[in-house]
Amino acid sequence: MRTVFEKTDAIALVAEVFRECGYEGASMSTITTRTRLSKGSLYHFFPGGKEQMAAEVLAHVDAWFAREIFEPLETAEPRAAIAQMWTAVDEYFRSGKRICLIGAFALDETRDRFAKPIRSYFERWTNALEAALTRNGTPAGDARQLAEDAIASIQGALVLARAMADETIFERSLGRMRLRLASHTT
Amino acid sequence: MRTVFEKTDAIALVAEVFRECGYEGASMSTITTRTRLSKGSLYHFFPGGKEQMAAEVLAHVDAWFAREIFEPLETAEPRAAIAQMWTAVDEYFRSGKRICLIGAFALDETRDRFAKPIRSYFERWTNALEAALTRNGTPAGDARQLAEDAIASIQGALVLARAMADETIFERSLGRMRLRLASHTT
DNA sequence: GTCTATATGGAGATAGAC
DNA sequence: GTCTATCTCCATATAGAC
Repeated sequence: MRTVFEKTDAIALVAEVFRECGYEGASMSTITTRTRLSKGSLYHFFPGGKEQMAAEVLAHVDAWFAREIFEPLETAEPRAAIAQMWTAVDEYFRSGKRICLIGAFALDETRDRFAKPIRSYFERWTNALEAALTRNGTPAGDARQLAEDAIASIQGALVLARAMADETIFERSLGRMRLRLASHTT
Repeated sequence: MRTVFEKTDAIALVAEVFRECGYEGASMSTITTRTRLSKGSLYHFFPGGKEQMAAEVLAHVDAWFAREIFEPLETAEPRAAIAQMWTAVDEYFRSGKRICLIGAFALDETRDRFAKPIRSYFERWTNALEAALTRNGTPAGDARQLAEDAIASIQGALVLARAMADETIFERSLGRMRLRLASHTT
């Protein structure tokens, strides 16, 4: 039974496997099952094997965030861009049921393999949020710290939500952070 | 060459391997190398193999936190206990160079294998911090949220610090959170 | 309680038919 | 571009000598 017809479709499915299992925990047979593609097909799409898959998955995730979050923060009207960020984050992580693959990769040795894309994802996000806050009137010193706090809060809330198996944690954490950002930008 | 003489010593070394590589990424041969124990010795200490090792490592980490952080928060004078928490956290995670093994396990499928200890670690920490804040005069509604925020901030800061390979992030994040807790407990 | 040697399965990866 | 068959290697785990 063929289910996936294009590489792009495969990437989205592979991304979910890496997200759920981690880089080391995601085996070729799991990926085979979940994509309904044979190893032959997978290696046709990704001659570099698992490492190439992960690299393309990271690029795919980064592209989504760039489009939905980073670019608005960098160029759009700051208040609207920040509101859009919270909407996009909530949608993307599905109330904490989904984790941040790039954050998870950062925690173990996988980070060394993909250091550059991992680093640039978080740096661009932090810089973009800082810039939006600054454009919106937040004092320069506060803006950097608030940006770091917001992104760390998101990552930490994902850990807690999964650890306690409680979705409400993510929602509540997001709500608080949203208010803190807003209260510093008036 | 024998280096490890007691199981306790082995557990601490094994913990570092899991911390650096994750559960799936930590192979028996890595563990063999790092503990300088042969597979025979390791299986003598841990007949249940890798899964038992991880379970004992989780218990070991939990015991450290219970002694240094949870029990003081639960029973000691709250202001001193909170101060002790920040000291212990900073020492334990070594400015973000070390990650939280229990938090990392929570992010992938490893969580399902060790759901109970992972959950109880974070629940006890959150409850203990909430209780200390309450005893110290923080309004009940705020205490819960501040406790969740503080623990999520720590976890998130560890992710960011590693992702950006920047130790200062962890220190700064800890400093901000410490101030936020203090400002709500006066 | 430590070790070496070994069993067995599944890992990532390749070849080549269709 | 998809598949099956196959390769090699390393994973976890065991047996049994010392």
